Amino acid sequence: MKLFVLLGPTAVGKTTLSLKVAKLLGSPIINCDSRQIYKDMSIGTAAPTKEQLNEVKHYFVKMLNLQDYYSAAQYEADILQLLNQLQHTHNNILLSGGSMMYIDAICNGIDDIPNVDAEIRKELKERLQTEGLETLRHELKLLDPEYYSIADLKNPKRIVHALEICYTSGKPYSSFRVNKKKERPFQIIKIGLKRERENLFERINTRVDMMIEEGLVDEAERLYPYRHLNALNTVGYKEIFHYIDHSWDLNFAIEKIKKNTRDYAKKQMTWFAHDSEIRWFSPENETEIINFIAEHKQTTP
RNA sequence: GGUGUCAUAGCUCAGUUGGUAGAGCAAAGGACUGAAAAUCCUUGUGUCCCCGGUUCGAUUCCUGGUGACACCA
Repeated sequence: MKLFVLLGPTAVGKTTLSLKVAKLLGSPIINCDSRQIYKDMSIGTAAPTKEQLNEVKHYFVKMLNLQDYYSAAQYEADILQLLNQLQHTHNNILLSGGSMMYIDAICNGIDDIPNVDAEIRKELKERLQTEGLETLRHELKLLDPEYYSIADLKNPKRIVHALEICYTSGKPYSSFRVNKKKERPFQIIKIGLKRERENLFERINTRVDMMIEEGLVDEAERLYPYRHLNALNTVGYKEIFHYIDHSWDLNFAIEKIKKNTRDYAKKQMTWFAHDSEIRWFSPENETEIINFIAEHKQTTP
């Protein structure tokens, strides 16, 4: 079995192309977008449309409830299990999306780190509020000097998570970070989509305007009661929430969505740039992609 | 045509009592191991509109020019 991974920055044109590639491969599409995986966020995440979902079988789209806890590690486990099933009926399978860490989890694996105890997570979150980062940082220095020496010390999430693991497991966080690439029982072929930056940014800007026309504000209004959930700490929603609670006017919120989406796209490109396994294509150049797929797809089981 | 105000970073503007300048926005670079569309870090040389004058020294003061805006004819 071969796994084709279609990746690239947001708004580059993955969804449209994924349908064609899936048909070529005789494969369903497994979503690799950390927000399209949730229900009720269709417009703001540019999720595949009903028609697109009917055209090709999709997995992991609009699957989770907003309040469901999820993680890259869980995604890794879920997808590996799914692939294990699908390999009996498919020679080629398509994974499509732009969530860097999720892609990484599938291709390289994530270290085996214990699940964080919910109580401990809650407690540390509160302690960050009341005692501040400096105290927690000091604590980490004592509990896990090795990680402390390489940690991003200004990043609360990193410090808190390391402590969570220390307290949950009773061992230093660094003892779990073996950083070993996991072997996969299938070959991985990464297809990256790339556009000129100016072109990509234009697409982002017009896509945001389209989302507004399609009713992003209404969608956000429906989700407003859930705004504190992680699923909704998402570009496109967090800005509209500021409009809904009157702290921003609509135009400002829209401009912010565009800006934050552009920043996100840049972040994705930075991440992907380090991956030498990616074979890059222009989405305009479909024949080249089609030829590449035809050349590389597995024909016999 | 006259009078006045303005001309500084891609944009909007501060500022320099004369010692060659800095904010916001935009933009750029980077990190990333169980919340990742998250979270965090870094980056400002620009003919200070142009010609000339005063001065040790002008983006700053003065003459003239050009352009924009406002008001008066």
